[in-house]
Amino acid sequence: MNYWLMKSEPDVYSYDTLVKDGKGMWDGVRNYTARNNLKTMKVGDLVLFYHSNIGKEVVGIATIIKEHYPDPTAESGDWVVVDVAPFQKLNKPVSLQTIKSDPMLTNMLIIKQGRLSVMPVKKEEFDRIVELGS
DNA sequence: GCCAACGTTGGC
DNA sequence: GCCAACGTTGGC
Repeated sequence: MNYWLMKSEPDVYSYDTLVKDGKGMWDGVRNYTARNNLKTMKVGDLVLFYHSNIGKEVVGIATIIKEHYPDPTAESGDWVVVDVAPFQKLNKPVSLQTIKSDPMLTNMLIIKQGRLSVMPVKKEEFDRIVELGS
């Protein structure tokens, strides 16, 4: 079981939209590091769903329901998508500011590598976010 | 709207 | 293969 964090701008695709739809295809990734992370994901992995730009907070948890397959929105190149479903909405969102100020979370890639949209998260970090959001 | 960070592109 | 220029992301 692995843990991840994925970013989405909520006015493009929010966690609530994912809940409403029941499931979603995570398309549009055009970064090699993020793509390689998508390829590593397994069914059942848990994902922190982060709202970038608007909100700047982790709002819920999603789970992988289908492993990587070719991105139908890519005109060329080796790009992939995964399918995700909502798993658990956080009672209270965990803001970027909270993450930055929590001693247990200061090594998270979301702080160190601000532009990466799909990144691995350690189990301790995942558990800590869930704790802060409950 | 600005700008820092950083990934990508292209000339050499 | 190096590196300068450029483009994009995302926080502020």
